[in-house]
Amino acid sequence: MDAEDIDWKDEDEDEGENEERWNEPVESLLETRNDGLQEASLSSNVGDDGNPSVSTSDARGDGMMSRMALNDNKAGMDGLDKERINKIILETSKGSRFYENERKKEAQVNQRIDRMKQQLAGITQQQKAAALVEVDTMAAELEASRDFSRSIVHLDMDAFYAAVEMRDNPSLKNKPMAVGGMSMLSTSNYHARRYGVRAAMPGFIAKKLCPELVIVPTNFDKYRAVSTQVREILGQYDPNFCPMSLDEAYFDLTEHLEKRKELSEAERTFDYGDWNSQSEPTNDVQEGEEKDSVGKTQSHGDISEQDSTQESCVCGGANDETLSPSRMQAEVSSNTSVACRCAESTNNASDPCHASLGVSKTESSTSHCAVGAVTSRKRSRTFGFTVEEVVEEIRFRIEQKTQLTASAGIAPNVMLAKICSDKNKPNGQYRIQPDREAVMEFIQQLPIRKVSGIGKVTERMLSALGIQNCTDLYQQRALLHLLFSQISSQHFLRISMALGSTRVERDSERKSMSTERTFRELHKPADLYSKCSELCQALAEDLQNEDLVGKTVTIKLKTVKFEVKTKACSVPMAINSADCIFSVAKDLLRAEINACKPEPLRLRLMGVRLSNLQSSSASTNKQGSIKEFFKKRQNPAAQSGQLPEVHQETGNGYEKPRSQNTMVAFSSDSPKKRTGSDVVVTLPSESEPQPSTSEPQTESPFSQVHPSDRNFCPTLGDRITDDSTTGNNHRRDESAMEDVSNDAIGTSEFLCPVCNIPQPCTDLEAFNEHVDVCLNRGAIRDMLKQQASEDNPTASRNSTSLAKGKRGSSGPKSSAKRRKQEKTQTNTLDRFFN
DNA sequence: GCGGATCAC
DNA sequence: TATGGTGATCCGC
Ligand SMILES: Nc1ccn([C@H]2C[C@H](O)[C@@H](COP(=O)(O)OP(=O)(O)OP(=O)(O)O)O2)c(=O)n1
Ligand SMILES: [Mg+2]
Ligand SMILES: [Mg+2]
Repeated sequence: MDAEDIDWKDEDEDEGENEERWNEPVESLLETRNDGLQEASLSSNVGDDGNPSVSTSDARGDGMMSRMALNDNKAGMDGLDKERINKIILETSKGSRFYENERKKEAQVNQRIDRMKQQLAGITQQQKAAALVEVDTMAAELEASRDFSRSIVHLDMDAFYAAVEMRDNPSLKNKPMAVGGMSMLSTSNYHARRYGVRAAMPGFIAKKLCPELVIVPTNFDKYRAVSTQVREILGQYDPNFCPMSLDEAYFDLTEHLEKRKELSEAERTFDYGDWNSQSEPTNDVQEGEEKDSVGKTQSHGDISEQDSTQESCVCGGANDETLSPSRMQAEVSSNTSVACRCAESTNNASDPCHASLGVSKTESSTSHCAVGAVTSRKRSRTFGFTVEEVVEEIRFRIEQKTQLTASAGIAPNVMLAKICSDKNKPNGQYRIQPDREAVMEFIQQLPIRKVSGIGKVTERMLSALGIQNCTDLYQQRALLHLLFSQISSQHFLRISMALGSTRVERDSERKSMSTERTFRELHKPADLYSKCSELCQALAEDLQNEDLVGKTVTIKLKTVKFEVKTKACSVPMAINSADCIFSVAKDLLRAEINACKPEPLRLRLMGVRLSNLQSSSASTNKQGSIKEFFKKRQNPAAQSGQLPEVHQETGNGYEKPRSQNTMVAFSSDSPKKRTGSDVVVTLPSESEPQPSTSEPQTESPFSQVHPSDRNFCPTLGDRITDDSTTGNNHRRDESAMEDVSNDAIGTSEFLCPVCNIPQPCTDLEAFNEHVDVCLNRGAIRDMLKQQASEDNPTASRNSTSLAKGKRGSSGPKSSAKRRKQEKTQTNTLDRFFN
């Protein structure tokens, strides 16, 4: 219905001129920004209303949705022929259910942008001036807190899965290859990226882009093993390093750099790996085309020119003499040449095939070194005392240990370090000097999309305001303050000021655990329940492995049309057994099946998540009553005993969540103490096996009482929806629940679907009565609510909403507390199943 | 607390 | 033929 008026984004417009330009020094300086007068610059592109007017839609209308277009925001993807690639993607996708759903989502984003622009039109210069004062106050505070004292590093393995596969099958090295399957790719090597083949792209599309592409399946065990090897190294430099995935981590070298002053030369010397001995020079070890054995490092004539700067060659050479007689010892290692990278940092866009293949001007020097290596070979390298050298050392050790290369970024904060690690990727590193000028110069022309946390949608929204780079972002700070929530505008402000977290925070406790699977269409209720049961069993296993229990069960459904819907239901006590989880999940599922009757619920994916987690061991285990309670809910429907299969191609689902890395020496735990009195349910599965031929027997209190449970699960019925003040309020109920469970030990219980409190019931009638009371309470509450809203018509200012993933502020983890209280006009998207 | 969306990897 | 899985955060109810 709404899919007609789609705005097409101009993707190709500025392509080709964007690449890597952001790194070049620019003459205009940011330090003039804080003089408070730079608003004048805004006047250059303002309309009568004083606000920027930028069109969102594509004047050329060449038909590429931004959502469908190639996402080239990735290392090794500069200078591609995007027009051709997007055409192939489009032609291959057009007409598919996936494509149609993407169109729908695109239309929604366009609506959001339109709403934002409407708000924009209503903003007066006066408002903006006031906002500017406010925002500049904030900016001043932020400026005062600027901190250059930390040496933060972000390290990221190059083409990780693909590199592992190439290492173990050298015949792949000179071919474009990807890891995954015809349905989905996990990643690709740099050779394949030249064709536009990248992670999260379906294999069959990748094959159209690059018919010679070799696709190999995943081996998660290997990736995990490599990850462990890498983490073992990182832990020696910062015991509090923070892994963000199997292939990357943040860490802080500040302390290590202090301690390092005391280290002997031997302690700064590391052997080449056995694999790297005589026969093969490092050069061709790594992935064939991307070997670029000459590490791409900045050439800084000005850095510690002494022994240290010389990085590999000199530095290594210095102690070579001690360790290895050969003076010339041709730096075989990848990190050898010092000054190579800077000259080539600006890629030659005209020749994409060579641009990122590492076949660069440095090549000559490399081969030169390699030649020397043949005659006399080094057994080890010694590293100096600067940050750069430490990071070189880490990357060297990683490569010698795993035969895989990594790239790294060094900066005074996490946000910048992350961007830097991509800059000289693959097999390179980049440092931003820890002073304001260097940092500001780095940031000013930086496209906002490079910043972690700014994704496709945010990029489009900001683009609609004429914001492309960080300079724009700063100049429009007043507007952003008016249009976005406090947390978002402050986030933007921090980015534009090149500020980020200066601490790498330890992994926080997990907040949820989930499992989901894509499958060929299922629509028969028995199959759906069976799948649900499998998922619950798998989830329960994972939960028990980590000794976790939780109170909120959420199911996720994706229809064959790719529409996603989630349904949640919280129960008063923490659970983690398959039976308990399933008893809740199946009711949620049943309601959805019923809701779209008489049409079948046609799904391509189902998921189950448990949140509101607590540690099982920390909680009081009151099995008795809870067990009884859940026996009532328990349903034998699907005792298929099967676990969901992992995704055949990406192998996802096999990489089970693991307890966090073992390297952490000790973290003075100040974990928030959980409510130690919560009840844990550990229900021994004593359920009778049952053929999963049909809908589960409705043994749960829900259906015992009300055959049409649609109206009674608190999360399903709209009319009795939760209200934070009363009905479904957990906080309040927790204490009550404890009382109930304590008092009710040994008695039979039903869970009231309205208040969610287990009711000790001797008979069904009493329970029904209780439910009626709750229902009335709910009705009254709704009435009061309605009345209140009539009395007090929404005096809320409109604000553009921006749902963000990941970090709200800057650090690897953050918790922003305050939220803006303004609301957007209600927009209900209840198009599901319609 | 719930549901939708965005984001990263 | 064919478009993933896990976890987190934010917004508006
Ligand atoms: N959408 C994605 C992105 C990544 N990955 C996996 C495969 C990658 O190898 C690994 C690391 O992700 P990166 O973003 O670091 O990508 P690569 O390491 O593959 O390439 P590079 O870091 O060189 O750009 O995570 C995935 O499964 N799905
Ligand atoms: Mg990587
Ligand atoms: Mg990564």
